[in-house]
Amino acid sequence: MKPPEKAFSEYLASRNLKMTPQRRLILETFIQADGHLSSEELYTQVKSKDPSVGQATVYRTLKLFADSGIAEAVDFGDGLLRYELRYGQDHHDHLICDECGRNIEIVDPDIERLQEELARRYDFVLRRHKMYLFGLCKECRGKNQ
Amino acid sequence: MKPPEKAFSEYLASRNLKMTPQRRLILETFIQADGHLSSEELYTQVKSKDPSVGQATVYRTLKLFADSGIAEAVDFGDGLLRYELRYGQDHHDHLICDECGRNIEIVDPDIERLQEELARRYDFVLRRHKMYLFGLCKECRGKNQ
DNA sequence: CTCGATGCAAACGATTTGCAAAATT
DNA sequence: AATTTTGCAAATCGTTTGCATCGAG
Repeated sequence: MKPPEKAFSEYLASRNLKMTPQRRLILETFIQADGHLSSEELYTQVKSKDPSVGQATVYRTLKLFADSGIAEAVDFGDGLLRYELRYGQDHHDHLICDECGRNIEIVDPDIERLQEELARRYDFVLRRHKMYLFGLCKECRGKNQ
Repeated sequence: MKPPEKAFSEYLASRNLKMTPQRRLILETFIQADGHLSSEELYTQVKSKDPSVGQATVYRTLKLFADSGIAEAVDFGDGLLRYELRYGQDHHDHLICDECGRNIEIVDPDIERLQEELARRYDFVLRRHKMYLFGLCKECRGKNQ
């Protein structure tokens, strides 16, 4: 599958949008950090590499990433909008540690199948879903005993 | 199980908090509307009954409902905080129509069981989860054909 | 009477937008 | 050269908070 850099440039080209140093830097930083960064975390990291970059540019660029399909906005319900790189088309859900914030991407075909069944039972056609599992990971259970 | 009015008064009494006409009105309106109201929707409905009630009071009271356990905050990711009455302890997930906003509360023990399994596989102890299924209900599929 | 509760308006925090200047094609 | 992009600051939006006043117990 296409590397995000390439997919993004192609998207820009196809829309008469421009590749700028800021966009390059933001994408590079975003890829390096490859977790689930909030806009502000990314802004902080970007600013440490180039302090002249503005907050609004980071927000605008993340939105562009989402439009281009290389990233996806995810909402953990903590008031921050996060983005994650989309590698290909694979959908996934999240297993999140309440304590350390560790975030594991999961896919469970059995659950997805049951979701479809459930929707059918209520005569819904499913378009998408969000599933977040919150708990404590092994390490964090150890810490607080 | 205890009716919400009673549970709420008891909670107030136990904490030296006071039952006021505003709180009574807000709870009554909330119960009547018994869907998944956002703070502002509830505010609008309350204000139509008593225009002197302030926005802040509604926010504060909803938070109280959540603290007292008679309501729960749910976040559909649309930027609004919603609250729903908790009848007893039953947990449930949501099946939401993208078109008309219809919201069906669902519980599927099979899915819950698979979630537990999944968590165990990654050595997590699960504390809670959020699952939202989005799609189109029968009626809305009819409309736009 | 004593605190807690209220309404108002100002404050908030994350995100968005208007605008004039700067940079890409 | 034309048009998009940028950085800045001001604007938004939902929600929260400070404060003086009001009211429940």
